Amino acid sequence: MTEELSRPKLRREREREHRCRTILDAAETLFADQGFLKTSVDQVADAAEVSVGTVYFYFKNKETLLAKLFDESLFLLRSILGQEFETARTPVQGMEMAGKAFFDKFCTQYTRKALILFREAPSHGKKMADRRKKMSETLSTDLSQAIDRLGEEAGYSFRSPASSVVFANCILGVYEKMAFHFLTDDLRPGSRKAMAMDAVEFTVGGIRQITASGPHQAVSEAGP
Amino acid sequence: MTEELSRPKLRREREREHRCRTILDAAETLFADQGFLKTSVDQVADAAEVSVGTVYFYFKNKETLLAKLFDESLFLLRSILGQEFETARTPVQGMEMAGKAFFDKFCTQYTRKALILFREAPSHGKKMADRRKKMSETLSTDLSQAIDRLGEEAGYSFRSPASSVVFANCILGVYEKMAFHFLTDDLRPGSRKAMAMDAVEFTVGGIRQITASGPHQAVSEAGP
Amino acid sequence: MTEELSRPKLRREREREHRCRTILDAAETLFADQGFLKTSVDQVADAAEVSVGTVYFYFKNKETLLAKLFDESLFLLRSILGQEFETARTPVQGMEMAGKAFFDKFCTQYTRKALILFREAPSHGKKMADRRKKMSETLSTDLSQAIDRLGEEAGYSFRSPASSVVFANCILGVYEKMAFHFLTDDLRPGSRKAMAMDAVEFTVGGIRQITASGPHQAVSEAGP
Amino acid sequence: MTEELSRPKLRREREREHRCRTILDAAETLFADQGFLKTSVDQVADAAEVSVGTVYFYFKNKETLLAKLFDESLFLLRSILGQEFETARTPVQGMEMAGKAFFDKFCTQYTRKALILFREAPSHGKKMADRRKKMSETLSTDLSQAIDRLGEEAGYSFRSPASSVVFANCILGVYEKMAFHFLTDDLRPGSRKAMAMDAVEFTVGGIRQITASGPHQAVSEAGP
DNA sequence: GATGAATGAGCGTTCATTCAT
DNA sequence: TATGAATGAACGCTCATTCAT
Repeated sequence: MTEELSRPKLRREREREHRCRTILDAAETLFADQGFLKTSVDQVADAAEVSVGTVYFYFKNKETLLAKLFDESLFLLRSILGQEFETARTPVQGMEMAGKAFFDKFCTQYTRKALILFREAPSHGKKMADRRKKMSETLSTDLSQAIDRLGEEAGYSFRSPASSVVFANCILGVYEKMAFHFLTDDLRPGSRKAMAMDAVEFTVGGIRQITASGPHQAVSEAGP
Repeated sequence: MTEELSRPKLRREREREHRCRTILDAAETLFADQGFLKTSVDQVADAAEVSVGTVYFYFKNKETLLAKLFDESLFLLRSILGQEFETARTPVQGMEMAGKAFFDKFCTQYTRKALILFREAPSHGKKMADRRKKMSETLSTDLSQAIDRLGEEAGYSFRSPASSVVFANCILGVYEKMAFHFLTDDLRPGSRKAMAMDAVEFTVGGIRQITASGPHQAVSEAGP
Repeated sequence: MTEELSRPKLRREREREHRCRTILDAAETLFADQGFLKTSVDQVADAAEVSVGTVYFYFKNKETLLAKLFDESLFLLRSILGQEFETARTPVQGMEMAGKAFFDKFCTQYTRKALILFREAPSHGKKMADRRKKMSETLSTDLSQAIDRLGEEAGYSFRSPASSVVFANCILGVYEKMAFHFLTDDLRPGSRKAMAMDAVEFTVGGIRQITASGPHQAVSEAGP
Repeated sequence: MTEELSRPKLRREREREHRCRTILDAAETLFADQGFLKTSVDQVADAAEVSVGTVYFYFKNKETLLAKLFDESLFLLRSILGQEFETARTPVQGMEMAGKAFFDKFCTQYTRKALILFREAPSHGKKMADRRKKMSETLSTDLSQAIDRLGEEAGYSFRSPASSVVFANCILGVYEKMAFHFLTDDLRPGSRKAMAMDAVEFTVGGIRQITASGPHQAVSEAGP
């Protein structure tokens, strides 16, 4: 028994996905522009050129729509960051490159996705709170692994096994905050750039300092 | 002829303030518990055991209520942090003590105020967006001054005059994020403590590392 | 390929119009009975046996509802008056017949429409004030044309080109006032009839007298 | 037993009246400026520099306030018109002079009072409806007496005894309407003047024509 | 599958009026 | 008398969601 679908079914499937995409894209634009709360389902339907009913046929409710977009954005962000870490030769370099990619690629090229990830309030219902929590966890897990590796290389042992997760969250905090400024403030490209570099430097510095054994000593790679 | 108010007027004044407080307290609790948006003015009135009209007698509208609470929280936070910085003998020590006070005092003893400051969405109308922006600016200005002093002492010059503000914002990002976890996650006291310490260490580390390194070349390019 | 709509669409359209009418009729009755201000949208919805939401689905807001009714009433009135003028052989006869039709037809058969046109305050928001102004202008333009013709036939030239408009407004004033009495007072049919005739006579008389007199010196100064 | 009050009582009385006046004046200005509905009792109290309670101490409710002002305006208007009629040598001249005084004196010098009399909707509650009715009746009674006299002098007998009242109302209709334009439209002084003259001419003409026995003949005083 | 009219609970806000002081 | 804080019913309006077609 093959798993392949009959021709018309395939077409159906394709159309289905296309409709879904259209709606999601419309929602993404609107949510990013006006925020989730100020966007009505009618607006999404209008923008997607379908009826409200259709939106509800494909998505259980407005929140689900946001959740889907949230997941997509998160997936994209992880891809981008993951790629940087894979390319990098050291965990530190990975963090630097990922940090730069966060601003230069994610926030710059996928502004709408970034806005959905970082601007929407934590409290649009329980489902979104959970989602947001999960996002945090996912990203901080990713990051904490790099930090653990970094710590191992430096022969440093953390206060507790959870410490690396905490540090990961700290880094996320920095990025969330800076992303918000990056996306929201009206800045000159120059200061945007500078801001991004300073932020990256800060996070890397934070980790380096901690994993350095002696006080104020340069870490392995950055030695005199 | 003195300017002091007559006895009954004074009493009136006192009662007035008391009613104000009652309403603010009710609002604070509800906003912290359910969020600003999910709290209706009727609920606030009920909780304060007054009528809706009374709420509107004392506060122009719902947003103003939030704004007032926001300002109060911010004022308290600044007091707490300022005190620590003043007591401290060095900027670094100030940052450490302030960091600890942030978690142990502000987030722990004034949980509701912390929630209002750190959980409410940036966009509950323009007034709140501005308020939030101003909060960020206020705090980052406070902090950036400490950072500037720290940089001077270390004989370090930043990439740009704005850098210390960026770093200040990074630190705020860390604290906002960690505050959120601190307030929201269901943690054992132990890990709460550890989390706070790690976070403080991270921020201080970030600054130290930066001010300790050579003059602002991007770190990745400074490798051997 | 015809442009005609498919069968179900046509039915939809029909139902749509029907709902609209139902709501408008309910509103007309209520506005005429209790006045616009004392009628709530909920009442309109109840009377039309639909939900509030439905009212707002068809009409932008309460004011729009009134405006629609207003326009309809005005249109009907103009049709009735226009018909009389067209049938009449002379402008004077036109004015007489139109005057009679105003009371016997418009006020009598379309009482509610008359009430909406003549009883609602000039100031239920800017939109209605404008509408009312426009009504006055429309009707006085209609009338002033008849007066101009009448003046020409009588070989009379007015004090100013605007005079005929002023006279038209005078006539409107008479009719508005008398309509109010006609609709509001509790009169015997006999006195209603007499009242109408007297009013018509008055307006026609006013115009006649003016166009018959010598050239526009103020009357008091024209004494011997 | 004398009716004179003791000294302090007199003062009390004086102060009472003064307070009343202050409140009424404040209300008059506000009602004339913004309309009755858009003026809140608080605003009146503020403008009169008293408390809301005081307003309610002197006036049963908001409507009563309007009613009082209404009565005052009506009284003033009657005084003005009555004076003209008394001064005039013939009823026709009286009507002319009264008409002019209506525009040049009442509407021009007592604009606020005129606005209260002629702009406020007929439907601000039952009491005001009655009041308005009474105003109409009072004025039309005044006027109808002049018309009766005029008819007698001309040896004319009306369709019915009520006819003169109807004519009086017609005249009122003209004046109400024109007053509204006079007070509301943005006119040059010149057209204001012309408008007023045309309106007066119209009303006088209307009556003259009716009371003239033969068609188009000049009436006694206005003969060639 | 798709439509879009219908729903109705819920919201923020106003303001005439009352009444304890 | 005078105050002004307190009341609470009422209003216009929104919008996520449903469901007959």
